[in-house]
Amino acid sequence: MNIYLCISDYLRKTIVKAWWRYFKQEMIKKKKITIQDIARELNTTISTVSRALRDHPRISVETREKIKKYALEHDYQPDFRAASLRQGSARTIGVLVPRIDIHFFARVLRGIDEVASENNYNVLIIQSLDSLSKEINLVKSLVYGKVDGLIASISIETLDGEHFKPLINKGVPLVLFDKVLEDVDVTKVIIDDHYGAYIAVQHLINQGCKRIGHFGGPQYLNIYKNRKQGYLDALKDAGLKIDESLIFDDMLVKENGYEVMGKLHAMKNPPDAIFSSNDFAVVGAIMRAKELGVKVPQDIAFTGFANEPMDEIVDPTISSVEQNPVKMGKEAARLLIEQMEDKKSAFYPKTITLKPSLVVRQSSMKKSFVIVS
Amino acid sequence: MNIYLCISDYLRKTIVKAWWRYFKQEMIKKKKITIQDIARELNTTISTVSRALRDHPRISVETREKIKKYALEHDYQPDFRAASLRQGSARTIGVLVPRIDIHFFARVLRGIDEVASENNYNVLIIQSLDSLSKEINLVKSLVYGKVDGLIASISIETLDGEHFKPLINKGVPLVLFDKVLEDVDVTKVIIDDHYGAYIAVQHLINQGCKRIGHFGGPQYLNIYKNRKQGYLDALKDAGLKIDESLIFDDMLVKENGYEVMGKLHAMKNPPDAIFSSNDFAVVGAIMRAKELGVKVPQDIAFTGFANEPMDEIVDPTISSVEQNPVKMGKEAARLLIEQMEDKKSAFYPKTITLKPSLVVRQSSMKKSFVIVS
DNA sequence: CTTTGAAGCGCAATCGTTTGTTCTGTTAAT
DNA sequence: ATTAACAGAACAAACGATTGCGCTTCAAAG
Repeated sequence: MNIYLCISDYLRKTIVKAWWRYFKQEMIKKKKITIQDIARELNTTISTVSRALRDHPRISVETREKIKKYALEHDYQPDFRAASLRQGSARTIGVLVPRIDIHFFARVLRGIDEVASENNYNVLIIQSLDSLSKEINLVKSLVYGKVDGLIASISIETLDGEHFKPLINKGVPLVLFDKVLEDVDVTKVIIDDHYGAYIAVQHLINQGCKRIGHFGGPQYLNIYKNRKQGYLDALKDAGLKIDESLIFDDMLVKENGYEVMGKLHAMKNPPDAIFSSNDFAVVGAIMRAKELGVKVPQDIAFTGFANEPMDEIVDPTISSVEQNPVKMGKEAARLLIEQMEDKKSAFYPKTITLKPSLVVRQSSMKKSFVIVS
Repeated sequence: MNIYLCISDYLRKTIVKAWWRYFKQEMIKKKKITIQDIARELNTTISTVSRALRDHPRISVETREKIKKYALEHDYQPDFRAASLRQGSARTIGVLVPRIDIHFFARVLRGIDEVASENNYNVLIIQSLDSLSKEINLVKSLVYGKVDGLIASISIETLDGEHFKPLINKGVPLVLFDKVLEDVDVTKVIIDDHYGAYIAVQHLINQGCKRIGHFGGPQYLNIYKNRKQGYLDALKDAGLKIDESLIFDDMLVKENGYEVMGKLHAMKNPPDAIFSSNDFAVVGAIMRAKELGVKVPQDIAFTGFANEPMDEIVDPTISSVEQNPVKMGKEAARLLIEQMEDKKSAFYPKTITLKPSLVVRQSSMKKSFVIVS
């Protein structure tokens, strides 16, 4: 019995020892390699290794090559945190958007990405999912190490810019785009919503429409307010009278359009065109129009806003205002980078306004062969 | 003249001095505040401050409160890099996707985001834009400091997983989803494409279709190969014979569907249904069908794959296979987190397969009131 | 009166880099 | 022969946090 125990004990110890040795080896193999490891292995110091890897001229070519070779063979990558902590810059720009699956934002991100890559910046994408509290938390956690600057489009819930104030005070470069806030004094990139709406309505007028209605968005958001104003001004300038009963706010989704189209059809004097501040309401309205036997664009023409991809997929295809989001992204990134690299000197916030353009499709083509843009 | 100069010189100096003082103050105000600043200001040490902010029990409540109050008032936020460098973990999971504006990926990201938030992880989103070289660079730069683990769907250009090998060797947790690689031995989350195709085709058969064609994708990608196989097996199991002339590969965009629909219509024995591996080709085909006076679904029924948002916007609405991307994201995040927190123990890669489901809409509803799912 | 213990806080090492400065040789100039 | 100049490499101090350990102080226990 005793002997058995001894053997078993001995075996156990041996096994444990062997396993431990194996485990340790595995761990060492799996451990991330640092410049210290390289220095130790090559009998030199970390400063030499660091300099060699960054092609410092004071390190001889042979030492450089030797170190680089070792680093390559062992898949060395510098630790981002350590480097950026020391250097004081992470070469990263953060982008905060409500949601990435909205086509507009995805394209803005493309623009940002392009300019950032050109300038050797990384892009960190964050979505607020249109929740203010999430936005606040993200803004807080993003800065202080993660990014050197922020490009943001505020969520639909956001009414003031209090949570941006600390950034501004701390001198973190900030650029707002699309939905912006009046009360934060930073660089902004916006599109001329008024102009976009104006040309869209002008186009409808040119197509011969006389009673033009409007699907608007929440009026506390500037973009929708401005679009509505553009609509009103276009009517006024054309000498058309404004009929309040043809104006509907908060028409953000398909269902709204579907429902209101029913109401319009029931009117004794229905509109012959609708300018909508977004494309989804148009889709719903057209759907209902088809059901009711109302012809688009013959009986009622539509022009939307945003130029969503579906606009050329649905039947009839939908005319819409193109916002040039890629350009917007590029512009925002360019301004942010300019601001980041100019940090020491005084920086004056500016506002860039981009002109949208009109894409004419079937939903508004009453007169064929007449193209307005 | 001399006097003038003197005065001007004096003035200049005074102004410069005042400006400099102001500038310095501004800079100090704008400087990011650190734990050391707090310690100095409150006559204590950084360790106490650090502990107080993290609610360490060994710090008295009053000290804690005092420090927290000061921190709050001065918008203190810990430097992410320093903290994570010291702690060895960034509590961040990286997500690499081909493109974020593809609805499927956007929804996967939603799932990931949700699980990550629940577990106090940040999410870092990166898109490869379907470029292999960009993917390789991103993978390299992401790891080593920025993220503790990676969830990735490879780009369409990616044929092997060489660039993932270093991560695996270094013990970085990795989960692949959607498009995966056979040659990398890691945890994977995929959907059962074969099953999805099978039930889609089965549904068409139940609707009374006898000659069912197929729009496929590039056959070197597993997802498309498997979908095609599911189609073939469903036909075989139903005793229907396979007609190679009804099978088209590389049908990824609208235009492909538009063109092929023309060919189909010109056949003397055209198909009465199409199972497509994606929804865009269906949209194009339906467009052409309308032009040719072919009725959908009466003359030809369609079932797509991916359940794109446009499926319920177009007319007729399109039946499609739903891949449950949100669930996929959640699963992937869950597995990754499990792997990250279990790092010390041995971890065995596993593959999770999710079952897709069929969403039946107008494009395949030959018999009304018969619902198959 | 000494010992024990715990509460409350400070000291200093550490994470992995970068980078200004210093040290050691070697060679050229005085 | 002495110095200056220089390349090449090492030393060491940051960057801003976290954290094991050690030092006080004071009260209760022995």
